[in-house]
Amino acid sequence: MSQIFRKHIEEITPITDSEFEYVMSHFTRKKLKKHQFLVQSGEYVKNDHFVLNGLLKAYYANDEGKEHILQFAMEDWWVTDYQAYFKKVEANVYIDCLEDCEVLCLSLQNRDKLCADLQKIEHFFRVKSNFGYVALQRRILSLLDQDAKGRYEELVSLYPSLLQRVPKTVLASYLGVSRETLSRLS
Amino acid sequence: MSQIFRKHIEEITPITDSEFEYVMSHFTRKKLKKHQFLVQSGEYVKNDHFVLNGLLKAYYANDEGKEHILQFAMEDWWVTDYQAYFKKVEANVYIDCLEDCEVLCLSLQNRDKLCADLQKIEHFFRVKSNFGYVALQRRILSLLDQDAKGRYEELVSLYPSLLQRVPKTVLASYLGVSRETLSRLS
DNA sequence: CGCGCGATTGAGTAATTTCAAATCTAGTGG
DNA sequence: CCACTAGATTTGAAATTACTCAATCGCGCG
Repeated sequence: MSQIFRKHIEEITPITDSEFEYVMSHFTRKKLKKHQFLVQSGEYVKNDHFVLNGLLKAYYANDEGKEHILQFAMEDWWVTDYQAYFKKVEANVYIDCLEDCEVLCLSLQNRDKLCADLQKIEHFFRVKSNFGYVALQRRILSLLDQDAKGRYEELVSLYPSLLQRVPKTVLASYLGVSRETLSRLS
Repeated sequence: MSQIFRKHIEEITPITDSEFEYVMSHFTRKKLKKHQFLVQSGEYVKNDHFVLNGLLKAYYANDEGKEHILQFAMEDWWVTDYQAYFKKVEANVYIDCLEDCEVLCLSLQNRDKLCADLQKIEHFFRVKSNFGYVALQRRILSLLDQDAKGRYEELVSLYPSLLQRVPKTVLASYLGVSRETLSRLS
């Protein structure tokens, strides 16, 4: 099972058996059922999470109770409230399991320790973060440049499996349109 | 002048004189006049850029000739087309000087070399990238949750100097609204 | 003075939202 | 197997918001 994780690291940097074992010793494993929360707004956020299987949504709920999805997370993805995690402030998002999930948890302390001990791991996280930054820029461009239909098509072409796994209502709140508008597209 | 840059690094990690000198030897300095381009769509992007002074905009121009600003960059900020830079593909944005500028240029090769040689620097870039990721998430949330007025107020409260330095037309294309709509706010 | 750029204003149009109701679907318990 | 229910999706119609296109205004500078 954690071979998934090893493969994930080795897409960026090779790693020996003993190094991998050392890395793994800094993670804890956690199982969650559908509808359980990994993070709740107002809490402090101890861990970053690598998704072994399942699907989650990270969303912000505004004063009127409207939800805006910041990111999905499925197999191979990382998810937490990064603002809260890195800056040690209270979370302002919820992270909710859309399916039963299994994740690997990494505290900030252990992350920093791993990065200090193994430059490979610091390199890994640097490269990951760079790619994440690029992905967010693409999403911003999509929000600025495309209409609802264009954004929807971009999303399903990037992540076709989402269409099978989540209700359209949820996609709408990722795309920034009402569910009625999304329903009327095409 | 490069003291600005040293201070910038030391906000993340302390660094010795000789280390700093070594780091600096991997950068080149470049001056640009207002209206000059640092990056143009279609080119390959050799360098990331640290802004010593001046102000730039990085924008995407779509088929209808509409501009969407991906980011501004002023003193202390980094800017390039990160997708093009990291993935070695052609740029799809323009980066344009809104004022006379002076920047420090870092090629990907030199960046990787510095990171490999000095773990401090790899750490620096990891932390920077993490913070950048958080900032982009905040902007996405702003685009999803706030209306034009809310986004405008958030922008001017975060970067009040922008208001003095760039025409409102340009702010509008950062915020994702027409200049007429922005003009009608308040 | 007059040019050019940016900001503003007006009017009509297009897109999206909201609210409401109807329909569809999958899962549950009898 | 069927009826029922909750959630999801669709549809309609009115209201809102933002956009486009066009004209005007204001100001700094050669």
